[in-house]
Amino acid sequence: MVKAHTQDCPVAAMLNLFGDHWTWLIIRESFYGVTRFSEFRRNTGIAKNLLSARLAFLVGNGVFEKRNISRSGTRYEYRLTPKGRSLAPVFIAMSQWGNQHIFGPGNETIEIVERSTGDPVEPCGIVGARGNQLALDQLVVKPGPGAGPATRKRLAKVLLAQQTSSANGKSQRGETRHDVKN
Amino acid sequence: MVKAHTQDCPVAAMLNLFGDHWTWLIIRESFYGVTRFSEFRRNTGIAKNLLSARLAFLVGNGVFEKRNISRSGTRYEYRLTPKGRSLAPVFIAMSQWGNQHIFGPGNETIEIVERSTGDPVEPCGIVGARGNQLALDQLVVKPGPGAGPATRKRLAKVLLAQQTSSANGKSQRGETRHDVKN
DNA sequence: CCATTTAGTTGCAATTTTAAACCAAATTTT
DNA sequence: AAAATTTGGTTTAAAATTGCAACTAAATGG
Repeated sequence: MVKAHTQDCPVAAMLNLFGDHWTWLIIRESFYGVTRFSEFRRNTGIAKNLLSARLAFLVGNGVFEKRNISRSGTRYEYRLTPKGRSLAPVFIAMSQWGNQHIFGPGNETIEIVERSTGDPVEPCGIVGARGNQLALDQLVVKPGPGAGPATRKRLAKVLLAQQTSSANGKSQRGETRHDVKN
Repeated sequence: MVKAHTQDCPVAAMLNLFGDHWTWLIIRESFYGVTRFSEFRRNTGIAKNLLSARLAFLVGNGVFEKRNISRSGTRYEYRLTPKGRSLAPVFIAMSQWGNQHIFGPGNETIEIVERSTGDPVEPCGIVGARGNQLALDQLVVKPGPGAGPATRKRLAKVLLAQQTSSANGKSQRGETRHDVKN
């Protein structure tokens, strides 16, 4: 694969698995019910060697499960594991963003609806502990229990996407930043 | 940039903007409050020419806004536009997935909490029209108003990640799939 | 039994990414 | 007010990755 990020950040960690152009299309097809090598290929246009490599990588990382479906043969099924299936919120949030901001309201190309009622699902939002909907400026990012010292410093008092163009002029001088010398 | 996907799929459309290794790290930094070229660079490790290209591309696509902050000078701020800020649900869903499935419970490296209470936000879920939480097998994907004929056929009766290994053996023969000849 | 499909692998050319060097204007330090 | 540094780039060459075509071998289909 591509060079891995090493930061202890869950987004960077995720990008090590899903950070390329094709992988999300493979995941999409899988959510749409595709299980076979050649169908992934037909529906995405990915080259065979890449599909082969990506599937093997994702199987190795527990996102897909590979099952033989011809006795001792050369036919396989690739299915999402529970770990893979739990990408659904990311996938749906991505769909919604693309529909909203690329195609625009009224031009959505797909719709995800509740099967029993036919109603579209709600736009993904951020929900607080008491079920309250939250806006960006009501959120704070803090280091978690697994954070290393660098992350702890870095996140000292970060807000999520704070609007204030003040308050960040000074004070960010003496921080841990092992300079990339490029 | 990388070759663009042409499918009328919101996920593919989104990947045309965010489908590379670095872009999400740039978005992350932006959510964490970074606005300056050199800070993006220090915190992500991306090469200058790539950062330059990516930022220009994202500015061109309305995700970032570039503001001059030195009179007629060479210092700029890059800030998320509303379109960019509305990536938050995708970003947070990605964080949560990475925390859960890469680092694991108890080893989360970041935590996103409600500012006023300090409580962590809820795991992103899929919510129906009446506020009900939905599982994957309660969802259906349908073509939206902007879907072309190919997409309409393709999504004829797709369920999201149906478990049933039956029901997809036959019937997927005569579908529209303009073969990639590779 | 013959043709086709499936799931690959291999090799090469084209494209992208990386890393480093270079640059000019603006700002900071002395 | 010079000198040094920072900022936000561009250019270049080498390294890595991707795309594409050709080839393969087992298993089905008819």
